[in-house]
Amino acid sequence: MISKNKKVFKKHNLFSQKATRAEIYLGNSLEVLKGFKSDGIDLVITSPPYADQRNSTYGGIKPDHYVEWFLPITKELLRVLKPTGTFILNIKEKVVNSERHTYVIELILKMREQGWLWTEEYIWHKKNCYPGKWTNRFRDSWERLLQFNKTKKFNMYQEEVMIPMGEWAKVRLKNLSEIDMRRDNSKVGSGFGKNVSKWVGREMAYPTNVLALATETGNKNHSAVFPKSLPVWFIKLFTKRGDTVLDPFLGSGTTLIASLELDRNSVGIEILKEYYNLAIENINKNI
Amino acid sequence: MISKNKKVFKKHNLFSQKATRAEIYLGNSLEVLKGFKSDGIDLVITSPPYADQRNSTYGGIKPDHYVEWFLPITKELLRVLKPTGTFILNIKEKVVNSERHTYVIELILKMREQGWLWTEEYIWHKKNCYPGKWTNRFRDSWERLLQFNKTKKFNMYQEEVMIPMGEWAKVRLKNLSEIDMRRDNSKVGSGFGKNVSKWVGREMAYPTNVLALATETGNKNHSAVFPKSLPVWFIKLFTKRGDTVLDPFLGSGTTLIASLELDRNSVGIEILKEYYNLAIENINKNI
DNA sequence: GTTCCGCATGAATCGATAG
DNA sequence: ACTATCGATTCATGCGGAA
Repeated sequence: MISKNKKVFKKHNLFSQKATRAEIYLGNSLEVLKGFKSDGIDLVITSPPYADQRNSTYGGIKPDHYVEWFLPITKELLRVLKPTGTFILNIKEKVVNSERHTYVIELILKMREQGWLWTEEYIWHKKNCYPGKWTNRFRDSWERLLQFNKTKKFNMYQEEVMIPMGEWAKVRLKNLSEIDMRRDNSKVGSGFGKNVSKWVGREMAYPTNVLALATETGNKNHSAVFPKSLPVWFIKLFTKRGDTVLDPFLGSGTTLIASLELDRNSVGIEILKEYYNLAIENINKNI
Repeated sequence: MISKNKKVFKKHNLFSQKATRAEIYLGNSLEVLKGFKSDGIDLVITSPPYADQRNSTYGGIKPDHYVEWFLPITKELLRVLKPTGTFILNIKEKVVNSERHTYVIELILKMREQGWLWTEEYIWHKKNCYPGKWTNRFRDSWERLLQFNKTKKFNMYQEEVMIPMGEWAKVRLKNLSEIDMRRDNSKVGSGFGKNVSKWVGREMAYPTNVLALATETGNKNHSAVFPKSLPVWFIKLFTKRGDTVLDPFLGSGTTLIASLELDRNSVGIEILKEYYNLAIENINKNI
């Protein structure tokens, strides 16, 4: 049953006749997802409770029950995702009785049994992590960004997220030696000219699976689950304009704002009226 | 049965009458460990051969058999570790059929069944990771440093690895380019640096659980799997002078060299004669 | 004695080809 | 169908020799 409470935003795009569409559902993720058609979503990106410390507001799912609570939802996400789509899950295990809890790694194993492929694990290195001091551990400054896929042939637009090369390249490419040419030549053979030009003009490199993202300094009122640069990066990487992005735990609406900015259609689900209203407010400010 | 092949080094210490002792065993880890007494080791730190990765030098354990191969060894490590001791395991899953293999997370679950506590997971961010380009993933620039303990009351000397505050700001003043600022993670959080003297007088802060440092590619033929600064950091953090450090997969001897430098006793086990000899050579050079 | 610059190499992965 | 081998691809670091 799809939630009756749905809010739709439209943004006219400069690049085409079509408008980009953003929908927010107020309701339970599992129930709302059951009303969605299969194979319609290009990217799911979300930060469910526990990764973002909102557990108390969500009814407090205990760590020991986390996997059984989440698995029905991932099953629906697998259904609504296109075969070429990707699921990015931002999550981190809490400390329970001085140990890292195992619900995240158990979830990975169970999701593979559901049919998900565990393609990769990205690291989000948080520069300004939560301050504090404990006797048996340091501050936690990273979170997991688990990448799951439905098939091995998923869409990935790597050139959209390239980064500037390191300082060494400037020195290196300043004066190309003939040895460089010789080396490239020996490797490629016929494609001599192409290969040299490829390196001469090179200013960008592909990133790695450790994300160094700018930190959010703006809003002090509410803490966004993740900085906008995080969904922006993955939306650029795994979707093109006109594709559809889903966040089943929308929170303050960061994923939808990022989607609108990048001319992607988007769908968000939020169970709490308070966050639902906040998301609407934030989107109206940013549209 | 303890291996008959044992080499012992001694280093006279300035701080006490006692000499620091380093032993290397040539033999199979499991067999050699069985000859060790219980509760004698303060820190185990090691980087076992990753599944199928170094099959030219080691046996080449298949990913699907990795857990069953490793579990008997972790059982012995649990026995020889002191109740106040710590086990640091450097490991990373390899890609099999376009997916991250699950042997690491399965190992964590099985080790907990053996009685280990999974206290923490540190991230080693490798600044110079292996190059390459693929259609479905980026370069892998991080590895896991899993912390296991025997009890909740383990020794931890946090103040030994403190780092200067404002290191990040200092880097900025060094006139680094905007590009490097964006690419580089905060230096605060790494806790690594060779010149400690210049930190004197600065306000100090505790590091985080993300360690950023480069691999050492310089050594020809036999390069160490991890840079010396890695065992140095953990030895400082989890042991005091006179304690005993164990590395059951010694390789080129980095752990023992670090231990000798820091006046900790140490034990190394290496199955390959070639690496055994290399470790002895390296220790003699550094003693 | 510094600084600069060339260069080899590193826990890699995919897809195609061969047995 | 399933495994084994091989070539192509790519980037940052520290070393050593030269200026």
